[in-house]
Amino acid sequence: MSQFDLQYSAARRAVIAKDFERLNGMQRQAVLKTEGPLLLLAGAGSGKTTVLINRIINLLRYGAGSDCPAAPVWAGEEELRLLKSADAGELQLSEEEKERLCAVQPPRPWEIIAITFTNKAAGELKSRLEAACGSDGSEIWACTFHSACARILRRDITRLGYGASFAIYDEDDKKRLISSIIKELGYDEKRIDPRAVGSRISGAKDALVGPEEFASSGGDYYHSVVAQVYQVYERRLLAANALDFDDMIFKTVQLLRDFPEVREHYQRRFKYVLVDEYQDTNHAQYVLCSLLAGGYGNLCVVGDDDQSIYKFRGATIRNILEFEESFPGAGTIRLEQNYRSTGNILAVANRVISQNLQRKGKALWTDKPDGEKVQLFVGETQDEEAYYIVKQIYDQYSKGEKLNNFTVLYRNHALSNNIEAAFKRSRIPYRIVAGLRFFDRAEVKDMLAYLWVIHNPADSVRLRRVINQPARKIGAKTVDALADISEKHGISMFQAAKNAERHPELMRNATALLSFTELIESLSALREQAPLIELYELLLERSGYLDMLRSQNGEEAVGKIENVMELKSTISEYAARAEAPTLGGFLEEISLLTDVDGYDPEADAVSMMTVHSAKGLEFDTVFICGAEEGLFPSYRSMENPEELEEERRLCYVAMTRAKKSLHVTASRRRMLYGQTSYAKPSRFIDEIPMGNAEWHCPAAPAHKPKRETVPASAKYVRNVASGISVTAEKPPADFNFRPGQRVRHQSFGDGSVTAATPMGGDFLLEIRFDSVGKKLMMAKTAAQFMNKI
DNA sequence: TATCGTAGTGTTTTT
DNA sequence: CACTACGATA
Repeated sequence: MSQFDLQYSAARRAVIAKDFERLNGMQRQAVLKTEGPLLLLAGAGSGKTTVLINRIINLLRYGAGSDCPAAPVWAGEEELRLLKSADAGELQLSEEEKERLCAVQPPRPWEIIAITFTNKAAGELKSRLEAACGSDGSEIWACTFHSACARILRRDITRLGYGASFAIYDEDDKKRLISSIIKELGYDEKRIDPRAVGSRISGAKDALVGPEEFASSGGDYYHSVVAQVYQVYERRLLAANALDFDDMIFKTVQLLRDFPEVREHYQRRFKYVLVDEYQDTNHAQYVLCSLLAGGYGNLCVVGDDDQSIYKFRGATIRNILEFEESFPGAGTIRLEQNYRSTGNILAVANRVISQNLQRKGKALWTDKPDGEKVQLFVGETQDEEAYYIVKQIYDQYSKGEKLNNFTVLYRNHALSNNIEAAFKRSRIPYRIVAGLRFFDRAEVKDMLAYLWVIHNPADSVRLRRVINQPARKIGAKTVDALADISEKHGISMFQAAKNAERHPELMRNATALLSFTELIESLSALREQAPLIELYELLLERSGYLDMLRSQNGEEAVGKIENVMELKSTISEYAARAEAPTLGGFLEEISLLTDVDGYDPEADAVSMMTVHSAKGLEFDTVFICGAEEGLFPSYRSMENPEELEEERRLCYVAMTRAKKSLHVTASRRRMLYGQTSYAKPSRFIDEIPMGNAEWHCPAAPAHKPKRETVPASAKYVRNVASGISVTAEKPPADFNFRPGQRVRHQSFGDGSVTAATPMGGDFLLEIRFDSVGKKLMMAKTAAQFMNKI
């Protein structure tokens, strides 16, 4: 008997069926064409996530089926009916017949993989699937490219000579490593920019070109320099047992391509492969998808060529444009009905994007009313522009509109400044998405680097970061000596430090080096027995890092302590959530984590972000500011028609974020980078059809809202997206600990508070525990694990 | 070895 | 303007 009858209650099935019925004809087709390659061209706001979810649910329930468009009878329905009757004894079936009927059985949840780009999208997919199909939902691989690769690599990467507990290097680690290699090879860092070299290497990896092939692919002097760096870079990564982000895809492809057992394992497993945001895939990701789907050939990709905005990161729109050639027999379904924006907004966006030549061509339509016209405004100065935005928001706000329905989008971060200033002056709560991320802060990175070294002492990049932080008298020349020895003897820098006494050049620092390696090793030994959180606390104390912060004064140091403590709550949150928490698991999770993941759409504030980070979001009212030649489109793209088309797509993405109201603003004069410059309004404004838009006359003097217009309690939050916000969720009622208070902690037992220092609306507590001694913790966090007694 | 001053630089950045 | 990265100093 088929699975799903046992697993799905009648009520749940009714809900699922109703969901399906709400879909339009095209969406239904997209859900039902389950077999073979399928390209789903899903325009902005066309409900593609809903389609993806319905598709998976449909698969789980009915499996492979007819391609019948808008079929009222779902695939497998007939087979199911027969099986049911047989089960009820109404019908006699031979074993053979039963088998044939059962062959139409749906795939198991773990035979489906849905790949996205962001953690946020993956998380959303996962939770919606779980809501719809319970435990089945959680067995589906709904993950990002990188987390899928991490899973595959952990299992089999030893075949490529790496250890299973490899580290993941972020952009910063990568840059450090490349800089040090450039220096080592004797090149002038001013002439050879590490970032440029890094992106050339990225490009090679995206194209699945290894160091040797890259070197032999010839070229000019610069190419040969990059080739040299690339070779050493690869060697260093291997020695440190580390992968960068590009490697995660590259190595997975290698694994699948070069090892038939591995390939077959996954090709047998994944009967259905779904890929979201396909327009943003690069060549390596394309190959990865085709390898994963290579068994059954059921590859469904969803994307919108008009929203491809990551070409500069290696994404190639060709993956979409040439999908039908790459996968013969592929079907294409267009989802062109837009459920998000009003008629005017859509008309404007359509017209602008229609100027692009490189596109599949598709016209979004809506049955929504035209709504208000798109508002255009050009101020004399940036302040005028900012106050236009402020006034618009203020007017709506006083009519009862909520602030989180507004967003201000700009092409680059530098533009946020004057808008931010205007919001501050007008007391409008705002938040800036992105900027400096929590995990990018120096002190947080330091602590993470320590954890990485504890996890994997061979990790030389992280080792360099912390070996003299706090100062341990291990200066640059000692570190260089370590690097030399490690290179010469083929051992890690950590090993070299351990053997300090054997190397004359290290003799003078042997004591310092040994005490460092002992610190790491003692902590590493501890990680087997002690909970993660305890390991972290010991690290804070024993490394002397916390003491170093404490000895500094000023607000900056307080903030640093807070951040280091915040990382602690991140760890405890992980430990509480994970089934089997490990140091490696934690590190992997956060290295694949980014800032937009922390974006909270509920908070009542106007959000501000770059157009890039707005992808996938929607708002009632959108302001696109800085619409000037040289800014948007950016001056760097203006000579190159292809790059200009990418700018236009960016503009399209920005416009299609708006549901009800869209404003495009510019300024004739602008103070940027300390200089005043003049620019014409963007060509994208010229491309807007005036039948759907109107100019806003800047004649009236800029209006300043009164001070008391917005609740005084509203806070200005910069960098709200500061990683995982666990503590913000539930500050416990009672965190008001005083010195002398007896407390009982979940893991440290009983103790007394010896000091409580106020710190940013919280307290830094010093507690002397009866059994484990003195600990420092932030009160709000601690209160979750601790009671007064 | 740490700190201070200055010279240089300045799209976008899912992981 | 604001930030970083490096070199000259104590």
